[in-house]
Amino acid sequence: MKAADQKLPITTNEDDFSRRSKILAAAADVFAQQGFDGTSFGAVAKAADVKKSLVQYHFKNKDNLWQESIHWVWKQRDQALPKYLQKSHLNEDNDNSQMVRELCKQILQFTFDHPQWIKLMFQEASTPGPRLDWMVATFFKKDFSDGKAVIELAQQQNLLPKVNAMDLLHILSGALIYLVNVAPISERVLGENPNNEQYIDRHINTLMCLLQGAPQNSR
Amino acid sequence: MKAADQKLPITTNEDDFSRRSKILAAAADVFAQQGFDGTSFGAVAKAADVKKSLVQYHFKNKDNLWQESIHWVWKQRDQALPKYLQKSHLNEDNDNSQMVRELCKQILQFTFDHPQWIKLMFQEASTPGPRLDWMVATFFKKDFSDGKAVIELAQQQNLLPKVNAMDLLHILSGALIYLVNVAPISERVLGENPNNEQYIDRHINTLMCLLQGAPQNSR
DNA sequence: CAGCAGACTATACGATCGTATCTTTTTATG
DNA sequence: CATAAAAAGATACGATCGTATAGTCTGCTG
Repeated sequence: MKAADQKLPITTNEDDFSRRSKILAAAADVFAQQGFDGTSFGAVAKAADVKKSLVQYHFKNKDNLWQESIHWVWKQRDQALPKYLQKSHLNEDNDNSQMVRELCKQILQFTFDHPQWIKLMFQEASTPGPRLDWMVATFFKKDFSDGKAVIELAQQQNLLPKVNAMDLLHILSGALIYLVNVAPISERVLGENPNNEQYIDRHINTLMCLLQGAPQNSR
Repeated sequence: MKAADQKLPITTNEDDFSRRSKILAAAADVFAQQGFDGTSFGAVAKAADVKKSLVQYHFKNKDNLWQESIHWVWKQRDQALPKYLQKSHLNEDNDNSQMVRELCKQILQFTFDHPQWIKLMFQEASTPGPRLDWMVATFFKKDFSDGKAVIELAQQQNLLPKVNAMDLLHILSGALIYLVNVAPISERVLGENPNNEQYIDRHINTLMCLLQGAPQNSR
């Protein structure tokens, strides 16, 4: 029996079209929208258009379903993010100022397009517990380290001011992600959904004015 | 019967020591920490050290308890905030730069000391529904308007760069509030709770470097 | 064909949830 | 004191939740 003969698991891949993956995608949606406590097996099953018992067959309990959903969301995130970062490198690669602008804009657009991991992160951060501890060990330590590295790289290339990297990371993240987090409120208060190119361009432009020593006009 | 004779409701005031207020305070805690779905009448009763049936006696259903809790939290917020803003006016009132720094620092400290309204806000913003609509109509429209007014006032006094006021409000709010929101994560990743004066001073200092045309040093 | 493992389904159990109803205790006032 | 309202407590009901278990269907392999 040759080694190549052994049965291929067909599609044990992550994002195949099996019902298990369908459930994962649905569960990620429901968890992100309804929170952990607001999510039930029945709701996930209905969202995935499968029977409740099938959900429990693939995931032995609710915590397991949640963990697998988080893994799924982070994988989707890490697959999608590079595509956005590439865009910012394609356009006008010689102007440093424009490069930072494009980078921030793409990150903001990415966050609008992939809000799940942000919601899941803040859900757990607002109610610290075992699930947050797990996320910290599994994802956030690496995320923090990666984010800091990106900031420091940009600082070496004189793209960003050379202030404390972790503070700058949190300030920039806040300036961008906060907009996404309050978007549902802004939409209802201002009557305009911030997730459109005009709003994003203006917001990024304002942020750039602050970042690069402020021409202090361009209202 | 003189008009002054009619019975005073004794202490129908908001923050009296009646059991109703005790329940409100407990409910605000539990709602902010566990979310709407994660909060039960029994948990609130236990937190307030009263019987479950008493909670239901004072608040006819869960939505009513939640609304009253939100009102209570916002009232506490609006009573506390001015005290923080006063502090920033007492110290070194002649230097504009120092004034903005003190203002931001006090707002950040206020947010650390009163995280409930932030948590409740983002909880509902991440799962838009009837409760968010109610909050928008009851609080956020006014909050947005007040916040924008503060920014514009600071701009008129040349305390802040004259960029789009609403964008600046969201950028500054993000730079400050994001720090509080991710604080539980930062604490676990960095091993240091950001809610201390050193961390806050450094963070504010970094933010000031960006705001005022970046001396771009002071690491 | 026999058989077996994996995928899927049906059903049930105990716990808890939000709510409703009823009784008891406390308080205020004539 | 009498009494009525308010405050507080006891109990129960239907629904839903997470979980457990037993059964059915399908496709492969010996």
